[in-house]
Amino acid sequence: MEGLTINEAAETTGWSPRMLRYIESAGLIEPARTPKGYRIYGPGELQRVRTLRELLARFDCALSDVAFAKRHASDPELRAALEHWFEERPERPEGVASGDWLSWEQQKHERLLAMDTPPRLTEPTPA
Amino acid sequence: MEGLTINEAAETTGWSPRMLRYIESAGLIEPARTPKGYRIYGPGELQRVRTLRELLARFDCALSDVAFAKRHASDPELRAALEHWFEERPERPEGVASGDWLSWEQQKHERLLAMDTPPRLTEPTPA
DNA sequence: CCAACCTTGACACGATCGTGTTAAGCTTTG
DNA sequence: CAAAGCTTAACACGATCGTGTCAAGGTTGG
Repeated sequence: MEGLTINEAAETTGWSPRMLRYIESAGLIEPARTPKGYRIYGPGELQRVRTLRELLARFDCALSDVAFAKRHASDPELRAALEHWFEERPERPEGVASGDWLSWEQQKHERLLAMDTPPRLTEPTPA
Repeated sequence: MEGLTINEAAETTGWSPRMLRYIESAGLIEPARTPKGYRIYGPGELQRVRTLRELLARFDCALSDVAFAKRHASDPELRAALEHWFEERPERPEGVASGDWLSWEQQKHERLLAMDTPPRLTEPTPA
């Protein structure tokens, strides 16, 4: 015996077997498998599952939030895009007159984020 | 006139007025207000709202995900806890015998994460 | 071989998300 | 002042999340 089966793991972690499978399907833990496909929870998985429970409770967040945080942690593109979006000052820098604010700070992202969006065909808004 | 009203902003951004308010309620943008409480969308807000749309589409994620990412970005405790949880090796380090794996790597988090959880009163599991 | 356990898949159901719509009440403006 | 626009609050409704339960079938072990 190399670890706990799913029902045993459920017992010691407080999650239901159903939930352990669900958590796995969310990509948060991948227990090893026996040759025939039975899940085997080692001490590492057990610990992760327990702390996951505390994480959710302590910060009152959803399982899907943690799943997204994982994406965020492992996808540099996503991280960069989000970071960039957040650090956008919502204030206007004083220097803009009431007239030309339509074009202020416009192109900065139109290249950064929309690089792969199709060139808008509708609404060319010609002079 | 210092900026666009909510309906005008909706027109130029593609969101519905309803959605602009919802996005605001999610804490993602806070347009300025007139003395009487009317929302005023400046160029910064408009840009943020547009790029938000592209963000969601490009990475196929939910609004609540971005809201959580904001929490993640501004709450160091949350960030630390998540980071720590992720970098947990799921593998066992070879050296553990089949017998004592019950206590291996156990206390590391029990102090780190559970510092403020009440001492379990139920199930003392006495010998 | 039979009971106990595992696996995947599905149905169910309350809670929350994302969104539209509508009502009741101010504000702005022609 | 009346029409048009804004604000908050609420109801509604499909979609997804989190969770339990149950069915049909493979595996394990006395």
